[in-house]
Amino acid sequence: MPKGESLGEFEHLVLLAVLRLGPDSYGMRVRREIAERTGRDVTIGAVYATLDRLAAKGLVTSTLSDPTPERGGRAKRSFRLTGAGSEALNRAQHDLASMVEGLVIPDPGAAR
Amino acid sequence: MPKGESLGEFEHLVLLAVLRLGPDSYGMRVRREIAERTGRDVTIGAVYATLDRLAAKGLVTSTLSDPTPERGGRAKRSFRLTGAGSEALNRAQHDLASMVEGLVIPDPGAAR
DNA sequence: CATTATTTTCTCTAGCATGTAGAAATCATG
DNA sequence: CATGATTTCTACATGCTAGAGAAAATAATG
Repeated sequence: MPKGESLGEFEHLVLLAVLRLGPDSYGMRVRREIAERTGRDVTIGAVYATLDRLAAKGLVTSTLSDPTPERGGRAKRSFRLTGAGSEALNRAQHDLASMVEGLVIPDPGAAR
Repeated sequence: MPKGESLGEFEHLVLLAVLRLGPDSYGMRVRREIAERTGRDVTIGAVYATLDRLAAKGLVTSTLSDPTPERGGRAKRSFRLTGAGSEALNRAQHDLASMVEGLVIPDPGAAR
């Protein structure tokens, strides 16, 4: 009966990044994390749009931190997973795991 | 650099269902499989719309089978994963696994 | 046998949610 | 003032959802 209950695929990745990065999760950092781990060419606009939507759904909260003393070190907006965020993540992981359970995804490179 | 390369979240589930069901994968059956495994209330329209999109992207092919001799046993349109479909699945699984690797998703039910 | 019911499956369409892209604005330091 | 890191805005493309309705088969009935 999922109405607004289920995560989009990019939302899923972003939420995982926020969880992983902990206190160090802010837009640019999230972008880099996903780019490095998945090899995708993630645009910053996509990340913020998604973070905003997650915040609107109550799956993350954001707080403005103090500027850091480096070149271009302006204040960062850092994000944190909420309880509802964990729940959403758990559901998403569970749903996928249920569907994958016991499956072997064929390697299209192997002899057919 | 994923342009049309990445799977939506429901596309991911549907593709997994098609792989799992093999020769027995057609609309209603796919719907039931996802509903039972994930507990979601999947509508049939969503399934067909998604299967059509996957077909348009070349990730599945469809063939019309013969009617079966049961009440309401009209011809089914059955779907099959293509090589590109396997690749897409592998990518999706890999991307998620990379993001999840070593992570423990907190249980929001536990004492906070 | 002809007609109507029922069952299973598939098709269509419209509206909302998510994802993508790039340019511009902020706020810090050199 | 120049430069660097970050965030904001905005418009459009793609994916998701819902529900009603059309087909194609067998079953039931008079």
